[in-house]
Amino acid sequence: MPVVGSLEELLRQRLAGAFENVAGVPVDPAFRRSQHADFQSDAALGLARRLRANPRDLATRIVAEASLGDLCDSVEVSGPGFINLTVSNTVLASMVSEVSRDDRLGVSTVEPETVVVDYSAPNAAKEMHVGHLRSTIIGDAAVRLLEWLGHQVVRQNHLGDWGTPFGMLIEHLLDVGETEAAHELSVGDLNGFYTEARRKFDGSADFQERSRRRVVLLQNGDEATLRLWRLLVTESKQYFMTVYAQLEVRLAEGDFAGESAYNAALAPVIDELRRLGLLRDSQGADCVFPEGFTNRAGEPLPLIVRKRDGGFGYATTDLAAVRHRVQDLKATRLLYVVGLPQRQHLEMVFAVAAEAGWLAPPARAAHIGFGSVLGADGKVLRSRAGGTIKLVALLDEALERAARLIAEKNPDLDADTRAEVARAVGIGAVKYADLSTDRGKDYVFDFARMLSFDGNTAPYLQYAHARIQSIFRKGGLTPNRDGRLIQVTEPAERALVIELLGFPAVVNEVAQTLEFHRLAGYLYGLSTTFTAFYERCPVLKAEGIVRDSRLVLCDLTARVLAQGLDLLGITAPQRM
RNA sequence: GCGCUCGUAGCUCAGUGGAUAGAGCAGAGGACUUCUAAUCCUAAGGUCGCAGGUUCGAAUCCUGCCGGGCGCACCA
Repeated sequence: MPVVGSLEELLRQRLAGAFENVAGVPVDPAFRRSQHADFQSDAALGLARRLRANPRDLATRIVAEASLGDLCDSVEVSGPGFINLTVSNTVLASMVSEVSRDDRLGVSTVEPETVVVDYSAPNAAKEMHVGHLRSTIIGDAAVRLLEWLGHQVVRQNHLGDWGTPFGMLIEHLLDVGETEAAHELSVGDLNGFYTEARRKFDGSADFQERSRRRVVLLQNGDEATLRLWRLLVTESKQYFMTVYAQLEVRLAEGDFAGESAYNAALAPVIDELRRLGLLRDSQGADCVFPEGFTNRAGEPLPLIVRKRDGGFGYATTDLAAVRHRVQDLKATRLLYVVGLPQRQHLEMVFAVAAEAGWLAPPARAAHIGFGSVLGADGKVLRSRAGGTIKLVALLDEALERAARLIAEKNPDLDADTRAEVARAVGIGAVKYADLSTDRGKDYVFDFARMLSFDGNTAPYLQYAHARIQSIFRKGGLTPNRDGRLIQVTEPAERALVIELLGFPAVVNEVAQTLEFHRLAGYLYGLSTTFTAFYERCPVLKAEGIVRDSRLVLCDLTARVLAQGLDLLGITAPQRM
């Protein structure tokens, strides 16, 4: 009996053995799903050139060498030298039976590694906007996936809680009064607070001067100033927690690791860089010039670690964070879920950290970058007034629209269920729209499309899941998960089984690449394949082993959908 | 100017050097006494920005060009 899980992996291994026997060296079988058969390998074509052999002859020899008879009904050489595999229904049935009794749906746990995920990173006393939305959603999915695979995941919410803007913000706080300021911040009017402070700063030389003096007091640890600063930060954190609760992400209070947390480490970072001989003075600033970066004049590009005025910049904080994460948190994989515009900056930080020896194998860092959220006009999403859009306003509208849809489509649901479903659908739609396209590209934000029940959307996947639950409700049945042998005969059944067996491969791939649209695409494919099965293969009306088999397939599909959606941070309701 | 990145159907997007480039939406035509029609089926829709090159084979790799976005010294 084959190992639980990857049918694809099993076939790949068998073929790889045959390739190696024929070629004399290891060959990647270039194995994949195909429209011409269940699976296809086209590696014989490439190999033929290297061996100066006829590709069809070579493929025929490989097929003869591979022992696939116990797995496949047919193994054919086709076209110029493709090897097409059709898996036997018996094997499909026994493999899917095995998976159906596995809590992990065929996905193995991994050798655990400590992974730091840096994501969300709002700024204290400043509203969260769509940029934070992407970072938060993608980061949360990364955390869920890596944790589910068995990794030790440390969440780091790099809150912007330090720097020159706080002089201005504290002075503004004093102007409006502590009580009033705390109220504004706790109800989430961060935009109002920040923009008013900004307006005064830009418009009044006197206010600017007060702000500058306040920054100095803050940096020198003046207790009265620190108290006011803490008030700003604490109230902001409270507000961010309400946003995270609405988003249903796993960020907790203890995950805030603000910039200020690294203050004490900044001077030592500089000292160490100096000791290592990496520091150079440039125009009065302390800089590191990592290998391979140039500015617009073609000169070496500096990472400024201490400004001319003696202050530290964000680069120093980022370096201190790398050091802390590797040395104190013992992480070997650092993930930065940060927008693509910061790519060069992060690459420079990683390069300097590597040159300083803070980031050495097996530890490594990766920028999990993402593009912008665009409006219907194809430009970066902005409010009518041209300002940034509040994240909560976006979520509120998604919830409202979802609630309206649910009320209209399924008026029979009681009020509590309806509210619950509206949450799952509304928030799920926003998250899924973000995670279902290539994160490296920009995407167009469109409520109507993301909330549609057709196409590659959260509601479509959730609906497929809810329909399955409905079958079990209607039949008064509980799923059977004893791994009993089932039967696979209909084309729609075998298509569904092949799809179900592909879950482990996509999960493992996404754990490496953090390209969640591949998981989303898989789940969408599973849903459409299931729906085809649902249309053609009656379940409750079937009898005997056919009915039992279909029930197992339904249950397994529902579990893979729910698990896959959960990895994306999305809830699959029992009914819709 | 240099660097990064994107350009695929009217629209929104997939596409790992392999056979005839795929979905969804919109538009056209069809299917509900049925396990949820919130669905499904059918047909239509493409010079894969342009031009070269590498290859048995290129949307995919390389070069150039055109067009969009972003970055390039003390904000984060």
